[in-house]
Amino acid sequence: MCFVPDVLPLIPALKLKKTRTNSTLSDVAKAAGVSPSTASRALNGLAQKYRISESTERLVKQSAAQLGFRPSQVARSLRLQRSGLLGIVVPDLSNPFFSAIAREVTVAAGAEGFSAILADSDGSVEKERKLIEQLQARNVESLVVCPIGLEFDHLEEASQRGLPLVTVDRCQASSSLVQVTSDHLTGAKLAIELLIEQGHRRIGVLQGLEGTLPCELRLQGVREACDAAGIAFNPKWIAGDQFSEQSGYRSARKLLTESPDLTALFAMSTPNAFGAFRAANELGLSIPHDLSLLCFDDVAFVEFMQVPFTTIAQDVPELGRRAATLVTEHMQTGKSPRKKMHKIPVKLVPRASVGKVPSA
Amino acid sequence: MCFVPDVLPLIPALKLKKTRTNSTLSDVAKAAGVSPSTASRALNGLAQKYRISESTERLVKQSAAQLGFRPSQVARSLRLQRSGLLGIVVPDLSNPFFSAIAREVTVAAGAEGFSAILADSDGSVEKERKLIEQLQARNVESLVVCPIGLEFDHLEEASQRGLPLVTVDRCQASSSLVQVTSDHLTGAKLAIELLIEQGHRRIGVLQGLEGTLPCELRLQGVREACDAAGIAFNPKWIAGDQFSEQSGYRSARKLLTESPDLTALFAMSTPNAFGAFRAANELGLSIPHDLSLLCFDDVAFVEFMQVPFTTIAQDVPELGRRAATLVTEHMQTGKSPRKKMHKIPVKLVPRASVGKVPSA
DNA sequence: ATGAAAGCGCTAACAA
DNA sequence: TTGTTAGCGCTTTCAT
Repeated sequence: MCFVPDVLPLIPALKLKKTRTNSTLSDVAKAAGVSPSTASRALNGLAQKYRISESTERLVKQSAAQLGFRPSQVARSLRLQRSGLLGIVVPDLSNPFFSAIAREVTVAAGAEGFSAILADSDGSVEKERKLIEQLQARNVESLVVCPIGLEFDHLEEASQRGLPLVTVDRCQASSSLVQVTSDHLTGAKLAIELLIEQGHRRIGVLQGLEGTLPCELRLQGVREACDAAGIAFNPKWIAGDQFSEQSGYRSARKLLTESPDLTALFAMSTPNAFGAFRAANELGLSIPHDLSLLCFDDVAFVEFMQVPFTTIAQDVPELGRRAATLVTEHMQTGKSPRKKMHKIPVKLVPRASVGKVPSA
Repeated sequence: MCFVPDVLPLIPALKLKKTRTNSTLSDVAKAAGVSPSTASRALNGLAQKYRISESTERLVKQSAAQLGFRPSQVARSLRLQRSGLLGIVVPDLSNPFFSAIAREVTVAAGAEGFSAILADSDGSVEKERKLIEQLQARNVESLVVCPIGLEFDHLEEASQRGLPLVTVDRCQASSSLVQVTSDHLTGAKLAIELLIEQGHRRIGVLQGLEGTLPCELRLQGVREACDAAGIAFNPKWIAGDQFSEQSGYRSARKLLTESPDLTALFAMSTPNAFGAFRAANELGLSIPHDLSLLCFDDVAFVEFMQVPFTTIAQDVPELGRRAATLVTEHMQTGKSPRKKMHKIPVKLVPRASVGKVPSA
């Protein structure tokens, strides 16, 4: 069990600042010469229900406007036991993939009257745990998390407690969690099928964080596609350990050096592909002439690239939107969605980085 | 004055869900056989100060752990009159420039014990106003906003109320607001000086949202650099109305068509430059051979571009960090920073998109 | 048609 | 060394 002061190194208590700057409901009530309850009802559109006289209602609203009254959500939350807050946790907000998801969720949540607390786990499970704790302490009503993807106990636990929670992208195979992720298996198959169709037989794979579902499923897709085509796939052609540019670079260099007969590379992320591109350049291999390159994730502004990448494009906005819909529905209906695993279709976008196999 | 139900279409009151899932402080106190105050003190590390016996302290902490106690920040906020919340407003979270800023602020705030509520104004002043209202209603303790940049009254007002607030990027010339922005004037001068040095005399400018300070300062920089070099600058060479790709495309087409003798284009944003690049392509102009192109804002993965852009690079992380520092200091010291305008240096990054003037 | 009062969960005077 | 009490600002039951 976590420990309290640990969880929230919350701000030093400070001296209570007595500087009330906002007027309160009772100020409004006083100004209007009514009781706080009446003021509350008038301002919350319950005038009808409580048969508050029109004049009173107007009076209250006027006073509120005059005083610049802005109801305290904190007090409201405490009373109502609803914070109107939703938490988002991503591993890296500066990654366009995650910021796009964050954006969709934020906007969708806003449309339902929720505000989003955004947290960046910086790729660390430890931070992720802490953040999830913090967000729960802040009484978020639901959580959208793009997990690091290797440990899920803390997420399961939160979900078990009844907190509406959905994971996006790096999901888990066997889990009762509600999950939204792309159809990685099909995506990888499409990729490999294209390469095979172009005559490639020896295909290297630049993988991302090993053990994560996207990574595993894509590997499986690669194997299945090869099997289906009766092509032998050599496990030695797999390298890499992160979805990062560096990992792509290092593993591409490794593969291209150790197995110079590879004619194509399948990268699991755009950064991986960028790294591979750099490595290929350094090794004097031109794309797609000497080497074909294909990656998961689409990329913006391809048309300005030296060699536009052929990609398996994920529907990123849809990932975000779906996640938002799922949590809001959970909150509204009070029960967890039936369907746990939501697979979002991907599509192959052919561009210049894939060509026929050199010697063919 | 804004109106209440308008401001926060807060969640339908719902029936109070009685499903207490978290144990409360008094549960802990009861379990430990002490009073809530003692429990509170023990858990908040005030045992020393209040000379609480070690055994009691341990007992309380144990009970808390056993019950999985997680203190309600909502209640705490209400009592302490501090929410531990900071608001961030950006015009477009899917724009890497803004998501980078959001990230820096989030992280920096987190380090100080604050959580960040993120809001996306979607380029609309109206939404920006609403969001600022909402955030204030949520009792955020401070606000970092990347404004649309044409209207500031709502920001001024919030700031006047004593809310620590800093604006980033699209600032305002005459304003008491605390502002963090790049050194646009110098940046534009550097850009134009480079072009002039390369022999360019007729330089088109693709501007962003007119009336915003970055836009105006950059125009001024252009003029000053031309003046200094004794070169006539023709206002007809200015076009554009947004920091978007579309605006860049349209205005580049316009300029290149109406003034075919232009030999260089200075774009005010990366998207503007992308648009210009597309337009140039369509018009059969090759860069930098027929036309030089230079833009504000650096861009990721330039090395993979057909023609890597020469840019005036902003120090985006620093913009975010500085903003975060300023608001946290304001909160801690209780007084607004002395220095209002914070100019962050930029630097010229020469790459392939700028060349000598064709005929020279 | 309106008010009084209780209480959401917590902290901090003030008492003991 | 610990407990009692009041109250942060709001909503809502119950009373009138």
